[in-house]
Amino acid sequence: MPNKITTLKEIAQRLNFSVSTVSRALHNHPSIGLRTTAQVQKLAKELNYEPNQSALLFKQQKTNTIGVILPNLKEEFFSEAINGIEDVAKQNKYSVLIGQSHDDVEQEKQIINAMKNQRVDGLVISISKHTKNYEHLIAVESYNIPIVFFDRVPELSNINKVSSDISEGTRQAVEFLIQNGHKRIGVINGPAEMKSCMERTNAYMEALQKKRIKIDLSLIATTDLTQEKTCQAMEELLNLKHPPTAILTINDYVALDAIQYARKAKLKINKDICFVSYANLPITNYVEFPPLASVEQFPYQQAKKAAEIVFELLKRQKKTEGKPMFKNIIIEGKLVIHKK
Amino acid sequence: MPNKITTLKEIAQRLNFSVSTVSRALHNHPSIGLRTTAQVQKLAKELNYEPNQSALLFKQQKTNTIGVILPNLKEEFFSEAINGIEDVAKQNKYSVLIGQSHDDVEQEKQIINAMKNQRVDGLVISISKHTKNYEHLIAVESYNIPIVFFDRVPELSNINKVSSDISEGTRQAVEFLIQNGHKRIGVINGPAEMKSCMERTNAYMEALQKKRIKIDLSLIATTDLTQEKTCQAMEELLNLKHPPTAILTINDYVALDAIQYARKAKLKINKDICFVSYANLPITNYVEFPPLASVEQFPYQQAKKAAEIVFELLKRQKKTEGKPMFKNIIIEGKLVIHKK
DNA sequence: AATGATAGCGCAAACGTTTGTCTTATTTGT
DNA sequence: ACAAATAAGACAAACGTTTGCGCTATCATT
Repeated sequence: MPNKITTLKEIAQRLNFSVSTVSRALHNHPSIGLRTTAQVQKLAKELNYEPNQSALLFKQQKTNTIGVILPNLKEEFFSEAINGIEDVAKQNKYSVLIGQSHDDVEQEKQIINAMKNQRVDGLVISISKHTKNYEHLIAVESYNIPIVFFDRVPELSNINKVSSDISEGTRQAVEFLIQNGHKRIGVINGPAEMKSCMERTNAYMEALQKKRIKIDLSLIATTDLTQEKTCQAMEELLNLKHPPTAILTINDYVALDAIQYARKAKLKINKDICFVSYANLPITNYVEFPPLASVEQFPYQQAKKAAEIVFELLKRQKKTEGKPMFKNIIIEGKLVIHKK
Repeated sequence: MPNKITTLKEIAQRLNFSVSTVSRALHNHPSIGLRTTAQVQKLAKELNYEPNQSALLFKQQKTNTIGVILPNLKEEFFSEAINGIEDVAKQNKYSVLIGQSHDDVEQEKQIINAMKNQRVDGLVISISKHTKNYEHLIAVESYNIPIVFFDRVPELSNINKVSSDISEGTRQAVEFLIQNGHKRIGVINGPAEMKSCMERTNAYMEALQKKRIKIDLSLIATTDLTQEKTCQAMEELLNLKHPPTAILTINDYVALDAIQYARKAKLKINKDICFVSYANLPITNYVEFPPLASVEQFPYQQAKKAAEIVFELLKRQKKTEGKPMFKNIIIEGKLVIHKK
């Protein structure tokens, strides 16, 4: 039963019309008679006609596909992001082609090249951790393929990007803790090179100053995200003369490690010591002592916005509007207090 | 700097050859002179020529793309599976188009239809939880698009599928627990409709019989995977006259819910009660009391095998070999004991 | 009755590539 | 020197669709 795929020609032959008439009839073109249109549409339905996408794409010189390149689908942040992109794509009747760089610059280059050859109409990218050189990225743009970065974005000004700013969320977190009576608030931050870590430290200090609480630099520890370093940071903090009663941790994984350490030190979570973290992974729903609150970074929204910008750029290039557009959208992280 | 994309025509015009000569030269066709070939290849390189994929695909009537439809990328099981498929696809110079059904039959139909219209060359599918009717799936095959199911597979014989059998893993799990001194082993299973749940129950009972342990049906509870039902199941089990000292849970999420419940009931995990679960998600590395062991179901291998079968089918259909092929690969789940 | 408008449809080109066939010029064999 | 063989490249068709243009018949207007 190898069902033959119906083409316009097939329909045209059966009804003794020309291919162009059939095509127009299917599009309800006014210059085709009603009877003809009806006939064509009826037969098309019977034969289950569907336009051959490759033919269409070929003719229109576009693929109706946007490419997405991100480090790793396994991180919930990114698989959630995909959903944002897919939703926008679906609205625009586009498909999404996904590539994972696995944080490897070489793979990233390969994927980008493959996507260029596939002629994706646009790209949404979260660059790999180690990408410092952006030439292979910019190269794509010169082929008229708009490219929008999200979350992990290059430090360039003449590009379109969507990223998050955790300053406001951090402020909210500190104020939340102060309102709950905490005066000594610790931080387990990541490496200072990361932009977000700078933001965290600065916002933390500003928030304290605003509330007239003296800043104690010994309350700021760092980790490289490994469990070992996190425990070390906890050790430092807990061994202080006046240890903190609350701690901000760079992300949920670190939070969980830290919480575990605190429990081993016989501290009662949410009583002797509280935790507030970043990212708000669903994983925290599954642990006994999740952080009190998280600064959410909205992967869905970030990615969605990035995809929307891609489509905006696509519409612009159709109109050949002259002036280039460089959007730099910042999505503010917000504190989400976990319901007990 | 709108870099124009190079075509064969462009090269032909510049060198004053015909398009066909250029095409052949690039393919090192013997009937093209060496000088000409060299000239063409040189210019092609300079102009950064890359064949227009859509034109190729259109001409060849194939897309070099396989579609993957699965319930949800957020589940690590599936994002891991994607990697298996991508690796095989990459080897065969294919792209992967991903669609998520979100366990919704309607969306599944839409995606399948879209992929058919996109003319994907083959499909790898893990069907949605609620898919009972397989017509929309089989329909695709009649368009000569090979389709291979994995993990969640229809109960049909004339299809290609890769799934896992957890019987052996379950047996191993039960024996492992018995060796560790457990005699009353409970089960929190999923809905009985699911094939894997049947397998679990049967293997569980067989393993007990083999070890001459009497089967007590009250030790088998069920959940619909929600936290609420899981807690209910735990309540039943713990309220038994002789409650279990170990419990098999259908998956890691359920395990974590169950463990949490047990802790609230003041039970010492791994002392008063042990847990063994299925799937072995990385999430369990981040909780204080993970299950003792998991039955691993190898998403990467399952998906990889499924993709390989797709390509085998594609090769067959090129040779128009007559007899159809129906592979039913079963990958055995294995017990993985978590290192403390 | 002659002219113009209009409705309804067909023709053909175009997108980029591959490939079977045809053409031309050169070389080979005798 | 002439036929035959070969080498090197051109021509054209095809894949399915859309779309500008052209054609014909019908109808309305004067």
